[in-house]
Amino acid sequence: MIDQNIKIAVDAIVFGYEKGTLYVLAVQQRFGKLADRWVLPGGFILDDEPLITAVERELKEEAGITVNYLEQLGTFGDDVKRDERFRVISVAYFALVNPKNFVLKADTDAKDAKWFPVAQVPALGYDHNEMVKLAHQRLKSKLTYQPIGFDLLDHEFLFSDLENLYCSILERDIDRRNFRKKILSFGIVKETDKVVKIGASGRPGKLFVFDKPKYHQLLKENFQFDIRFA
Amino acid sequence: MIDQNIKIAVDAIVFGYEKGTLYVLAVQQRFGKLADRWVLPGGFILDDEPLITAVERELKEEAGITVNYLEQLGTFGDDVKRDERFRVISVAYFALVNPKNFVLKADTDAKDAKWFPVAQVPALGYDHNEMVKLAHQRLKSKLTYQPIGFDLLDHEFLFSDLENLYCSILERDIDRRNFRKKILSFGIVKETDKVVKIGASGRPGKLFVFDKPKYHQLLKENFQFDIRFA
DNA sequence: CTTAATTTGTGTAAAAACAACACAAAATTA
DNA sequence: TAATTTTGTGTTGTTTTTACACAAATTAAG
Repeated sequence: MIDQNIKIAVDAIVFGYEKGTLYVLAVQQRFGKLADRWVLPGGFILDDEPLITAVERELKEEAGITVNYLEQLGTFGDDVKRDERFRVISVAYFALVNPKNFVLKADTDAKDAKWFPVAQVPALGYDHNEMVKLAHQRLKSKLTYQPIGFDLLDHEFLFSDLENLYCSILERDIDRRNFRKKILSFGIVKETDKVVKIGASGRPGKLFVFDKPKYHQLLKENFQFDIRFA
Repeated sequence: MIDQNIKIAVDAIVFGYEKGTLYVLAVQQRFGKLADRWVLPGGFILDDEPLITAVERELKEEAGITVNYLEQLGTFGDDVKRDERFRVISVAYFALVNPKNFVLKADTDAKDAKWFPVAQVPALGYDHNEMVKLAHQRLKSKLTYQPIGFDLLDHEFLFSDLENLYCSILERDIDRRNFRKKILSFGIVKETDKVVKIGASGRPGKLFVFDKPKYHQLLKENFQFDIRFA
């Protein structure tokens, strides 16, 4: 009766941000038809394993990382030629991580794991460049209506870090005063009393933290995070 | 090596709108464990068939309809118990249709096909109520930032039709003057010179059409459709 | 130790968008 | 011919957004 010869995989587009540059994680395949090729971390799911668990497992195995944010991006099913023996349908997940928190280590299946600046991602195997492109768009649009930027930063950050993150990912200029005013008006970013100088010179700045519980509380009261400015 | 016992299906959440009510399409299963149960239209995909083609085929087969709008909603993969013989992962699609354009007819696999008001969808088989819920949220939010409402209406419509559609789907009051002003300011809705009276009484209204080419042209110039008002 | 350079931090005013609101016109029904 | 229903239209006050510049705290260089 039902005679499908299709296998299911998951793949992850993991973004990391550091000093004004957005990176994507790729791994170098150790085995198979595409040995030595760079691809997104991912792999086949187990029969009794939830999709999201499969992604987390693969990220752990192939790169040694745990993500801050993870959501389903979409399913890419028409990659009929991925493997000669069967069609592969892949469920892609979109993830955010703070690269500082991890040392990449290629473990089981992967020969190597590496951060590529999004602007310089090489030709990946399968349809993975397409996934990266879609994920990149998702990141850009989501940044404007969900406070996910914090998942790319340190727990404590300078306001300028946040501002630069928005500037560089959205690729536009932001008015510092208006940006700060708007973010602070939401009340989901708290000022700590720590003051630090991070760069070489210049006036030291206060550290801020994202108040996640407050955000979730506001959500219940119909709060809408929204950053769209000139 | 890869020994998966999983099958892939697609399911569709098809919305239709008529006279202030939003409907979802369900079909009654003819065979299998859930014979006679209402479920979303859908089914297993063929080995060499793109996902979206599978959805279109199933909609044709099970209900005799062709949709106006179709996009991937998400993949529901943890429904391990759907079938006893294997796990089923289902890729759900979100679709819009104008119910007037079709007479529902249950063809191949389905015993019956029927529109249910979203507020009165019965307990469906599998995890289909969850899919409907997610699709409903998607419809509501998408209505505010993409001009998809037109896919639920006739080609030519009264302004009041459009307004009522927004009112009833978003479940809030809309100021007629502000709504009209805003929509017309986009320049994507053209007035025809036809005038009709549709209801029993009242002043006849002009018919309007959605100018899709104009919309796509504006998109290239960075236009942002956006309806968020009190 | 003084000056230049760098980065943080802050307020105001003009412009644009949004919200609130009421009545006349064209038709049907009683 | 009066009552009812539905379409169609502008203005004003309020809120939000944009544009914009200079002082304060530090480091680096002379």
